[in-house]
Order: sequence, then structure tokens, then C-alpha cells
Amino acid sequence: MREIFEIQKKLLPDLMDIMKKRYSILHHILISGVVGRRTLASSLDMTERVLRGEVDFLKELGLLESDATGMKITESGRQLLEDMLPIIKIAFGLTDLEESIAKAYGLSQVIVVPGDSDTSVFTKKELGRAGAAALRKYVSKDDVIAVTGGSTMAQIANNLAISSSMKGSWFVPARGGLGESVDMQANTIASIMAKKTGGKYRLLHVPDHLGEEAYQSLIQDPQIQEVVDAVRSCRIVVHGIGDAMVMARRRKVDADTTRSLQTEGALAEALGYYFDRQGNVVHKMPTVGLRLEDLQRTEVVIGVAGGKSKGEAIASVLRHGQEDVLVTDEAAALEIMKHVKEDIIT
Amino acid sequence: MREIFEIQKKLLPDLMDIMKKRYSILHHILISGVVGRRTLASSLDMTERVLRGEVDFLKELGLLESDATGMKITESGRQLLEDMLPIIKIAFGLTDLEESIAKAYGLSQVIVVPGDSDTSVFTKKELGRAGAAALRKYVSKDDVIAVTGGSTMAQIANNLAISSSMKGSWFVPARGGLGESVDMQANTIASIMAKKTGGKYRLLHVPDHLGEEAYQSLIQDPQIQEVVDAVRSCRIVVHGIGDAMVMARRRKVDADTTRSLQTEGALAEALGYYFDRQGNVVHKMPTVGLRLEDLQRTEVVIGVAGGKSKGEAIASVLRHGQEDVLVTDEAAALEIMKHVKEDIIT
DNA sequence: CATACCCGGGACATAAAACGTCCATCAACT
DNA sequence: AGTTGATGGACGTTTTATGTCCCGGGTATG
Repeated sequence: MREIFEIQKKLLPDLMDIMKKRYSILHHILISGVVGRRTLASSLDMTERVLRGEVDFLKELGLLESDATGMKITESGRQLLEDMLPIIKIAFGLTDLEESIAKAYGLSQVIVVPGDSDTSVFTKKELGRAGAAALRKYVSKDDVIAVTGGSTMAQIANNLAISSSMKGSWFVPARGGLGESVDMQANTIASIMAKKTGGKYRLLHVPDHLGEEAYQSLIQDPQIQEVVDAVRSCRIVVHGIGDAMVMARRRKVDADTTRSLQTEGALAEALGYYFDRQGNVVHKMPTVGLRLEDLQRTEVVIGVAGGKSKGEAIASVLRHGQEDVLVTDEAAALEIMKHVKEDIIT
Repeated sequence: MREIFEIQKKLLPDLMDIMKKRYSILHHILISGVVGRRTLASSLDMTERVLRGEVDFLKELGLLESDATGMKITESGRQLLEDMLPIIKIAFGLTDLEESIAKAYGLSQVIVVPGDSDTSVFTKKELGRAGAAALRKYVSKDDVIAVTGGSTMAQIANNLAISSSMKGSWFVPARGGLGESVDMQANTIASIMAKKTGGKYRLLHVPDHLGEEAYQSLIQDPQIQEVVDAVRSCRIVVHGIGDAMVMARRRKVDADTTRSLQTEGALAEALGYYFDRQGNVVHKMPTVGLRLEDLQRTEVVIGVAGGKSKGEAIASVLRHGQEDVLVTDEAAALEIMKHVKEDIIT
């Protein structure tokens, strides 16, 4: 497969560049929905005129169309992009990354999308698409799916669509309140996902900063108990991965804990747990829901996170060794690979 | 594999044209050996200047080189062409043709080279190369290989090279004199092939237009008998296919027979037999050697013929159903496919 | 040995394509 | 109603591709 490109490149050295360029244009338009020439040109870092040339070309091919409101992808263009994904991955060497990471950490599947979520919102959206596709692949009838919060998870929710296979699924938040803002909370994400797919959901209403006393009485509540039981018996977990310090700040953890996290060398956060460089748990947020030990009974653990800045954190969580599937982006994957190499050396 | 080209054709139709153009240039130079710019330009139907642009480009890539005598392919260029053949075939849909024809007539292999032997001597040469390659593939130690005459067979002979696997092979003419000119006779072809490959050969010296009496005494001759026995026990047959009327004229068959051929609807000629539209034998040239019934014992029957004008004749011979391998060109293959469709309808 | 031929490559004017830039017009949203 | 951002047309400029001719030099042929 790859040899085909090697051979073609000998006769057409700039084949890959042009293919990449046209793919990027189409892909950006797909992600943007409807977009104008100037906006697109600046986000692709091309001059308006040269973009226009390509766009005219793609229009003639019937891959995109435009009216006074802007340009959008046609159905055949959308189909083409979908068919192209494996080709693009090979052409850009992402398949290698996927395989290397999967092998290094014993994952059953790794999905790497092109780009860097830190610098491009398009990559972040694509990460959401890929995460949604991964979830769709692993879900089966009447599954219980536990999800966490975060902007990446929100993107996944955005990209889920009504689907017969998820009709009977239950979406539940993996853990109770963790101090996030409302629209990024696991509860919110779970309900959005359920609405988008036509599935059902149960929420865990556990207010933050609860006193020990109130907390104990809360978790005795039969309704809460019922949800917690469902969460712990879930078959699929989809969760984001964050940088430890960024998460601590966002969740406004107190100064003492922050200091403790720092001295312990906390690098990553996932599912309310903090991990150090070696993948050991160094702290645990006080709330109800899925515990780390429950993951062993869980059939599919899907981690989704991207951006160069998160590469190290993702590597830490992978070292902990509970993940089955990783969805990330090119920039993060390259960072992860650095740690793979270090891990091999040490 | 094939999807890659479907996608590339959708997204990069312009580049596919360029690839085809560059491939044709390289290929023509390979076939020609050493060739000048102007000659090449006219045979490729390009203007001199635009060809020059491409040639300069290919030269920079080190795929061809030029001196005062002309341009020729480099080793890496030759290698590239070899690697590209399957790619070109798939990209231009020749694999489809091959598979369709093979399936329609129950052949074990069909090889289609790009172009039309009627209009391009380069295609004819390529047909020879492909035929030689096919023979090389099927031959094994100490085989007896029966060959016919004709210009296509001569091209195959031209393209055979010394080869250890053919060292011990015997080349024999499939049938005795059939009224061809000397340099296209089966005897000549067999001896050239033997010399080129390092194999051995036996000839069948049966003069044309022999009286019945002399003929009978000739075939009693022990030496002739020995060769005929060898021919009939051959493991591989390589033969050309011709248009019935063209062959009749070339062989100067008498007016009566010609008229009879016409009324019988003779379309094709192969191995000295004439076939009608349905693949039935309608006439047989009076000479010694391989009979049609011997083909059933023969392990590999390789038919080689190309050119749009021969398409119908090839289809007739294929319908007769003794062939195992067909080597043809694009133009003939397309003609054959028309008959396949008609055969399905009727 | 001479000659006719074809070779590659340089040169150059011209046609064509690509590009940068600006503007007219229209749709959507505030 | 006005503002914003969209497309598509227009146009001059630059860059590239192309058509054409010629020159010096090998090659083959006679």
C-alpha cells in the first residue's frame, strides 16, 4: 500500500503536497459547515487567490458548492473525504504512529487524526469526530456508557448522531461533580449524548464542596445508589485526559492539595484521578461514581485527548495501563512517542 | 488497492493525466532503446517543446539520460517502469479488462498491455515483451514449447533473453509450412527463440504446395516423424491469432477455398485452423504438426494477439475454448469485451 | 573519408496560466 | 436599515509554459 505512494512520488514528487492541500481544504470546509473564502484562506495559511484556484477546481469536480452564503461540501465530497481517511493516514505516516503507540502500551486500537488541537480548532473538532466514530464502533445494544466532562468530550457529543445501535444505550456520568463549569460537566455531556443518539441517560447530582456529613447521607440515597451501581457496571467508558495542574486550577482545588500534587509529581488527570510520570495514582478527587478498580471489569476504556501540550499527560495515563482505545491527534502522538522511546531506554 | 486510484482520480484527475503522460514517455524510451526528441514527440503525438519540458524533468529525477546520440532510460528508470506496471494497469482500468475477459472465457490468466498494436509499433513491442514474460512465467525445466509464426510471435522472440529456466527447453514449430514469408515462419521463430534463450530447437521442413504423393512420403520420413511426435507431446503452446481473411490472403490460398471460408463465416485463424463467430472450426490448412485435439493434452496454451482489428478474431478463438492464457492489448481487449456482452445477451 | 542526418541544448518571442488586488452585488443577521 | 461577510467578475502583473528556430556536434551510411 505505502509502496504505491513511493512509486507514484517518483514520477510526481509533489503529488503528496497537492493531495494534502486539497484534502485539507475539503476537510476544513466539512468541519466548518459553511465558510467563506477569506476565513478559510487565513485558517489554511494560503493567499485568497490561490485558494480560490483550488476551490474553483474542486467545484468543477463537484466536491463542493457555493452560493452567496459561502462554500459547503457536497455529498460526494463528504463521501470522498470519508474514503480518503485511511489514505491520508498512510500518506502522512499516522498509521505508523498508531501502531507504535498501540504496541508500546498494549492498546487494542489507537486513532490519530492529523494536526494539533492546541493550535487548531479544526483538529479539535476532528478529534471529536474520530472519538464519536470510535464510540460508535464499540457500542452494542443496550450498553451502559460512562462518560466524563471536558471540552474534548463535548466535541464528541457534538459529533454523535442518531443511530439505531445506540438507541437502547444508557449514558451516565462516570463520576459526580468534580468542580467543572456546567456546560463541560459529565452530567451535561451524558445528557447531550443521549439526546443526540436517541439513547437514555441517568445523572449523578452530587454538589461540589459538600460537607462530609451531607456527603455520607447523600450516597446512602437509594436513587443515587442506583445510578452509581449502573455506572460501576458499565461496559464502555469514554473519558478525557488532562494536564494535572491545568485541571487542578480549573477545578479550584485548594492550595494545600495543589502543593501536594506538585511535590508528588502529578502530571495527568483522568476520571478524577491524578497520575505521576510512572502512571501511579497520587491523588483522588472526593466524589462518587466509577472507581479506578472498576475499570478492570469494564470491557472498553476509550481515552480521548489531543494537543501537543497534553502529550506527556496522555503518556502517563497510558503507562497506568487501563486503557484499551486511544483517540488523539498527531501533535500529541508525536509527544507520546518521545516518552515511548525514553521508556524503552530506561 | 484499487480504491486508492478511484479516490485519486476523483481528487487529482489532473495529476493522473500527468502520471500517464510521464509513464508513456518513459515507456516509449524504454521500448525504443535510444531515441531522439523529435522522433519521440511525433510518436507520442506531443509537440516537441512540451515533451522537452517533461524530458528535462525526468532527467533531473535521474530516470533517463541523454547524450549526443539520443535519450535512453537509466537503470532506476527501468526499475521504476517495472514497479509501475501494476499501478498503471489498475489506474487505467486494464485489470478490470483482464479479469472480465478471464472470467467470461474461463482463462487462467489474461494480460492486457496499454495501447493499440494497429496504430502503434510501441504497443506491438510491448505486446512482445508481455508475451515473453508470460512464456517465461509458465516454462519449467526441459519443456517442449511449440510456437507458430507471425509478426507478433517474432516480437516475442525478440524480447526473450538468456534464461537458466529455458536452458534445457526445446523450441519446435507447432505446424509445418503454412505459406508464410520466411522471416515470419514458425521454423524461424522457433530457432530465434532457442538462440535467444540458450535453448535447443528442432525444425519441421515441410515445403508448401507439395503434391499429395510427395507429402505422404515426407511424413513417413523418420526424422520428420520424430519432430512431429515431439510437437504433439509439447507442454506449452504459444501461438498468434489472425484475422481469417487477412491470413488467407497472406498465405495465398486459392480462390475456391477463400470463397468457402467466406460462406462459412470464417473470422479467425490460429495454428492453421480457421474459426467462425461461434468458435467452430470451418477449415484446416493441409500440413503436419500439432492438431487441435492435441491441445487438450497440452498444459499451457498461450494466445498472443493485439490491435483493435483483431479483437473479433480473438473473441472467436476464445469461444472455441482451448486457450489458457491470453496476452493482448487494450484496444483488442475492448473489442473482445463487446463480444462478451453480446454473448451474454444471446 | 565525406556527406547527409539526427541528436541535444541554447535562445527568444509569445501565448497562457497563475496571482494579487480591488470592487460590485447579494444574503443574513443585528 | 445598516453592517458584515460572502461570491464572482475584472484587470494588470508576474511567472510559467509553449512554439519555433538554430547551432555545434556526433553517427551512420555510402
